[in-house]
Amino acid sequence: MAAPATTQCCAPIAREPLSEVDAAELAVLLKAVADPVRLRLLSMIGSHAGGEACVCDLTGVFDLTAPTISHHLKVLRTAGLIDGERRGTWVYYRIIPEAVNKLGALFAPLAAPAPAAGAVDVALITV
Amino acid sequence: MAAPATTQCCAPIAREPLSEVDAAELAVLLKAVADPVRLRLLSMIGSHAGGEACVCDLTGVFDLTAPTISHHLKVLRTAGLIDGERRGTWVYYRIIPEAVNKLGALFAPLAAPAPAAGAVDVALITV
DNA sequence: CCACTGATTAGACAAGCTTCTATCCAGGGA
DNA sequence: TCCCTGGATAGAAGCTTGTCTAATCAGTGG
Repeated sequence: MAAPATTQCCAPIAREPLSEVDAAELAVLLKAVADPVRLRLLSMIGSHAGGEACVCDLTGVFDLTAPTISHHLKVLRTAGLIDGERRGTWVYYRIIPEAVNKLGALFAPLAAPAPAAGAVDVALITV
Repeated sequence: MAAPATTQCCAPIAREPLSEVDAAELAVLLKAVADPVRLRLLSMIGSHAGGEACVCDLTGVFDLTAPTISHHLKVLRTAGLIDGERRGTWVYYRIIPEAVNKLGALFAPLAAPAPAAGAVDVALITV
């Protein structure tokens, strides 16, 4: 954080070279979201009322079988982007904001200058 | 920009469901960066002095052959994340900031409240 | 004109990913 | 208890991706 802003692009990823291990860890996270279906699933879960969505709300939207949706949800969960919980007959998923923030911090034009609530620490990008 | 902050996660991806076409386009961009080698290439290009890097500076860093590096650079270029230019014997690549900003806008905790220079329009995420 | 260096293209192959069908586990109600 | 529904797991088929070797293109200099 020593060097002041230069004239080049200001996203963290373009400020200093990523280490080999950091790149590997971030790639795992990015691979999880680098799919149209999973991108929409993530988006639907996050924007659903209450911040959580039942699997039964998700399966009908796609032209895909239930096991396929289940597979994609597992990929997102394994990557640490969402978390699931069974309540009675149904299973509900919700976003884990910290994981999404890691990606935001990587590509953001600048670390969020927001004052307090939900401020993203630049240290996040070092995972 | 109308809706005020709600109580749920504030990243654009978690505010409203992504359309099928938007998800497909963003997935192309994300697939391009969802690889450890390409992530490091992007980072090295962006952080290099002058905002551009010669291919000859990149090939030596990895335990990969030149054609493989060339392949990864082509993937990044095809996705619109970098642009290359030949000057004499060497080829130089530089980051296209707008493309990186699209990703930042997707996952950022909030649209960059930065005043002028390089401000990211939320409209970018609708691509 | 020829040779040399930097970089890309072409083609091949192994590994991984997405999707399916078939099967199994967990809860709720008659 | 038995069955029915919501959801996950297992295994296989087909396509995509990452990497290599071999060959080609672009400039520079003798």
